[in-house]
Amino acid sequence: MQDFKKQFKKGVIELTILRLLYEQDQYGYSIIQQISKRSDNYIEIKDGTLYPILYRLEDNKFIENYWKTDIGSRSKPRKYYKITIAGRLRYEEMLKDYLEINEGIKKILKS
Amino acid sequence: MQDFKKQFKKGVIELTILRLLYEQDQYGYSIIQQISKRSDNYIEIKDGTLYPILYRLEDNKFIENYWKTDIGSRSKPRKYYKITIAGRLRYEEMLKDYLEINEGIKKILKS
DNA sequence: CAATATACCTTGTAATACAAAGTATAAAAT
DNA sequence: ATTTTATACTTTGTATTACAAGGTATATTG
Repeated sequence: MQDFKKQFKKGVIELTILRLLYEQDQYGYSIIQQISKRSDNYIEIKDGTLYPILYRLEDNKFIENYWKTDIGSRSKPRKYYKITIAGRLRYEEMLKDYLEINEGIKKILKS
Repeated sequence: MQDFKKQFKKGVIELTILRLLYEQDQYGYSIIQQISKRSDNYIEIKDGTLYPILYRLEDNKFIENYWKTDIGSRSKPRKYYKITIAGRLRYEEMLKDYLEINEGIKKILKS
C-alpha cells in the first residue's frame, strides 16, 4: 500500500527489458543499470524482479541466453541475453497496447 | 498471458476513478461509462473490477457514498460516491508517481 | 584485509484486474 | 405483452507481477 509506483510498473518492466535487448544483447545486471540510467532514475528495478522476468521471457522463447567472457581483466563469464524474432514481435505488440492505454489515460487526465 | 493491457492498467484505474470523482460526484456504473467515453474507448473496465476498488477506496476514507434518487422517470436510487479531502491528496500523490514512471518509460522508449 | 559492488539465483508475499457467477430493476425490441 | 438487453450493484476465486528477503560467489576499492 502507498507504493503506487510498484503498481504502475506492472507490465512496463517487461516492455523496457525487451526494448533494451531489441537494441543490443545484454547481461542481466546491465539491464538493471541501463533502466536506471536511461530513465534518469525514474525507474529502478530490483534484481529479484529482473531475473524471474528473464526466465519467463526465455521460457516463452522471446529471448535466449549465452555465456560470454568479456575481453579485459575480468575472468568470470556473464550471462548475455539476446532477443528472438518472436521477441521482437512481442515487443511491438506490447508497445502498441502500452501506447493505447497511455493515450487513454492522457485523455482522461486532461480536460 | 498475452493480455498486456490488463497489466498496464494496474494502478491507473484507481487513478482515473479518483480523477473523475475529483471533478464531480458519480455513481459506480457511471464511472465505467465515463472511463470508456473519455478515453475514446482505449480503456474499458469491468464492473467486477470497479466495485471492489470503490469499496477499498471507501475503507481507506478516500471516498464516501450516499444514495440518491435522481429526479425524473427512474425510481431506483443510485449509489453516489464523493471524494474526500484525503482522497484529493491521494490523487495528487498518485498522479505525481504516475507521471514520473511515465516520464521514465518515455525516455527509455525513445533514442 | 575488510568493505563494497558486481552478478546471479530462489521462495514467499501483497496488490490488483478480471472472470464468472449472482440479484434486481428499467428500457427497448419483437 | 413478452422477451431481450441495458442498467446498477455485489461477491468469490484466479492469474499475474514486482518486490522483500534471503542466498552464493567473484571482483574491485579503500
